[in-house]
Amino acid sequence: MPTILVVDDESRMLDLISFYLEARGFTCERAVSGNCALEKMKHTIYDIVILDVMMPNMDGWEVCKQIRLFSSVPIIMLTAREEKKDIVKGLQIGADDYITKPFNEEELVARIDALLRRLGKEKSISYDGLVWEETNHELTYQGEVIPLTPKEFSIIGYLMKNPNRVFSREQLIDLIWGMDSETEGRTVDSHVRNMRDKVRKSGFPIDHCLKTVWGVGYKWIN
Amino acid sequence: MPTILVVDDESRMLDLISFYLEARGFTCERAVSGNCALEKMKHTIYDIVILDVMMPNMDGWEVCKQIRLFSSVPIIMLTAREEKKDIVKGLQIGADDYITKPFNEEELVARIDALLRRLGKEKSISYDGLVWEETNHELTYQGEVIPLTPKEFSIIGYLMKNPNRVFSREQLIDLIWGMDSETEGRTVDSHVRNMRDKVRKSGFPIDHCLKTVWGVGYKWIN
DNA sequence: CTTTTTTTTGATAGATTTTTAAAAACTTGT
DNA sequence: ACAAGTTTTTAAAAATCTATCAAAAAAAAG
Repeated sequence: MPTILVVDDESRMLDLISFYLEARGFTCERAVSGNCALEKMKHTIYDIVILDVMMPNMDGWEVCKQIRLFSSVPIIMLTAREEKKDIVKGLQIGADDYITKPFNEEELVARIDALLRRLGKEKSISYDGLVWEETNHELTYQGEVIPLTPKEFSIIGYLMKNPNRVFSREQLIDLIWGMDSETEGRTVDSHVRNMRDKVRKSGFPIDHCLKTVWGVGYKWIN
Repeated sequence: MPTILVVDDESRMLDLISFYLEARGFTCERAVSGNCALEKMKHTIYDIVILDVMMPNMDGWEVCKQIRLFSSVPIIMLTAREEKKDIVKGLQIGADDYITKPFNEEELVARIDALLRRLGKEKSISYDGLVWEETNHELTYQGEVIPLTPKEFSIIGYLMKNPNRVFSREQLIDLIWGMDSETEGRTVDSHVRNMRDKVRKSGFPIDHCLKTVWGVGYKWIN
């Protein structure tokens, strides 16, 4: 589940944003100042940082600059003014997107979803009745649950979220098992096989979608 | 250098955007309608698509949806209205960013730079409808896949990525097989032959492009 | 602690690709 | 036109890769 760091000096705003985001299943951490945010980022990896521009001591621009010295985490700036000059400044400094106040829940969530999508970290993805959902850890076809093991679920998730892209066995191991895993590539084959069987039995034509790329790996095609 | 597809029915707007972008070193292609854009995307890989929302026949939303069926290219929407509802709609459909008219040169370039920065470099190359893509591990001609073996795919990749440069058989072996390979040069010939056959069968005039340099090796000419 | 489920491993058959080697065809320079 | 050198073609052997299966090992659940 994506974790989001929200940085704002007003606690009312922190509450509001956290409320919206946690309702959507995101995990939120709060920072009441730029220094506080930078300190937190030394210890934790966040998926997205939401950064208010107007803050005492260190403003949002400065925090953004500082973050970019050591991290490429996606940053969304929160700005009160609707001025193009500010937008350009933010983008040049290294922000990825910005939201102008006042904003509503829909806009906030849409921007975060768009950013996560671009990074390949969606919470759910569906294709022709086949639905993959991170939150309940379930794959369903036409409403029917296809029971998968954790590894199987992760593999099909990465493939579905990145259609047309080939993943080598080693890439999948790095992504799912972790960089320091000793697991060998052939293990992936077994999981793919078992997963294919289970999905096929559900009636979904997985053989049209999940392709073996000889000598390279596996990919999902739409 | 990144190539950008600009889609707008007004030629004045096409001129303006192209002028700004080309001054910054980007290469621009123009499309005067959604259909025109979709057609172009079958033949060429673009780094970014800029899409006007207000167009006759097929509007920007629809074009965006269509593109998302087969490509994850970053899309920037051009919208006249500054309405949050439109922004949310665009992001939900699969756009990555949007710009409201009127916009200035700085804003346009800042947004494109931000998107490219976040994206990293795309590993693909296209020439006259022949598209080579690393991430998909696919070579296509006018949208049709040309099935290649791994070695064949690598060879044509190196040649296409370095037009006009001659590669000796030994160079190709070093690059593809690895420095310590014992494979002999004649093996390359076999792969080139098989690859030529497959590409020729697709209809692409490969004999005009992939040339044998007698006594030296092979090269791709534009 | 026992049972159940998941993950990993190893062995093998089948499919595909890669390599080799020799003959044929083609270039080049004289 | 000829000879020497190089590339292309061809076909078969060798090597590599994938799918499959069963069984062992590990992890999770009861």
